Amino acid sequence: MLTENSARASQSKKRTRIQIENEERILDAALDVFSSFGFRGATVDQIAERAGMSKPNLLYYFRRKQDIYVAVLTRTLENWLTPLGALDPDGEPEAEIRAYVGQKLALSRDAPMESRLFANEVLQGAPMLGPLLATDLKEIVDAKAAVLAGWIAAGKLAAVDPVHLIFMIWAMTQHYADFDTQIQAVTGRGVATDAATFERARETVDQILFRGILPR
Amino acid sequence: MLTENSARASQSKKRTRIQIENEERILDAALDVFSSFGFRGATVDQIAERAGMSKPNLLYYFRRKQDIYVAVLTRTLENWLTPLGALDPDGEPEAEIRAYVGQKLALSRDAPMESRLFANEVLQGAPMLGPLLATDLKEIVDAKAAVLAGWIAAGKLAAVDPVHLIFMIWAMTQHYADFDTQIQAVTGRGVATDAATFERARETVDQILFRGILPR
DNA sequence: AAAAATCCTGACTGATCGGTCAACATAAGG
DNA sequence: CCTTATGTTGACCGATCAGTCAGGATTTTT
Repeated sequence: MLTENSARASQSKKRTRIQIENEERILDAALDVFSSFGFRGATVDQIAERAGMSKPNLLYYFRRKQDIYVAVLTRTLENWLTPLGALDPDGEPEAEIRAYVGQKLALSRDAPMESRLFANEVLQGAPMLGPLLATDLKEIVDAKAAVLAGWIAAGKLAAVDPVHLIFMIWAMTQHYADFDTQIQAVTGRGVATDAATFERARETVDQILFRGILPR
Repeated sequence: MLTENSARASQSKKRTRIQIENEERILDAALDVFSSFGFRGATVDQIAERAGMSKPNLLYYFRRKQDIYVAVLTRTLENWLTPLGALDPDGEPEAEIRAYVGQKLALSRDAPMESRLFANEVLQGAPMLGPLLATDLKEIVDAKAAVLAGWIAAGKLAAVDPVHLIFMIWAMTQHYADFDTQIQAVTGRGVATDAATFERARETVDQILFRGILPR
């Protein structure tokens, strides 16, 4: 976990009611703006306007633009990795993976901005959370890849590289959030707005993935 | 003089040897910078420095930053859609799709910057080539989806939504270019630098995809 | 209610960016 | 050769940006 980057909180005083409210409003606005334009493309004025406050006031809570960015990144990271952490080594492989894929797809529908925030960051070389990827992310991926390897060894899954399988699940599910613009341009409907499109996406992912990895 | 200057790159006046050379150097540099930082994050100075020329000289060839951007986008778009266009309705489904996936994966290895350029553009709502997606891209996707639908109707492919199948192929293959940073952080090796990682990626995509879509 | 701590803002600054311009340099064509 | 068209640059400009600051407003604490 990264350190708290709020100006106030870092001064080790108790957080007031107004601080809690405003910091949350700022982070919500920052998620919106950063996920749309990336770090360098976003402006503090944009975030301040969306948060409904003046720029100096925003900078009273987060002294630097970068502080807002890493705060919203770390706030989201936890929710983002939770589904993978929930993958139970003692569960049934098909049910466990199906649940995981379902949760990731639901996240692409319900929290596309979070997905695009990370996509922007990683796409540009992960300048901020690069170190975190090599430690925290690698750790959980290695752990869950070992679980998958166990299932493969037990003959409950087809012999696929476990790490790449995780990559493939990420690719298939997050694609519907990150490339929503493209999908809307081609199909006229997005996964976030149209329930039928979401259902079609879910069916396709399920069909390809589970016919691909379940033993025959 | 003014209009001639503004569209020097796109207009078909006789192009000098120096023009051809410099415009290519500029576009190469622009691909590098834009794919790393996105449109708003990139600076003209960066592109000029990477192209080995002064900023005013670069702006002599492309009067606006946006002109460089759309030029490099459109130059790449053709190469990017070529593999899908090569999908032959009269060929054997498995061989055709296998060739297409192989070409897309090779592009992720050999031309990751192009992939990231488009990913950045689409991720931020495709402000420049949005209209082009709804026309050209939709057209070719619809055409090739019809081919896939024909193969499904002939019982040569499992019943998957053809458009979403195309999305899945894009997601699985481009993931290795767009999220290379993340993959390197987790595995220590990237698909562009390490041949073994590329081979593992290819095997995984092949295995999941073709067990998933080929009739049993 | 008074004091103290917290919250908020208009006005500003220095840096950076996209883009211009006048003048100079080089190449092309006769 | 000389003339013309093309190529190149340092210096500059207005706009925008992140971040500062002094001081006033509001809330909390005593």
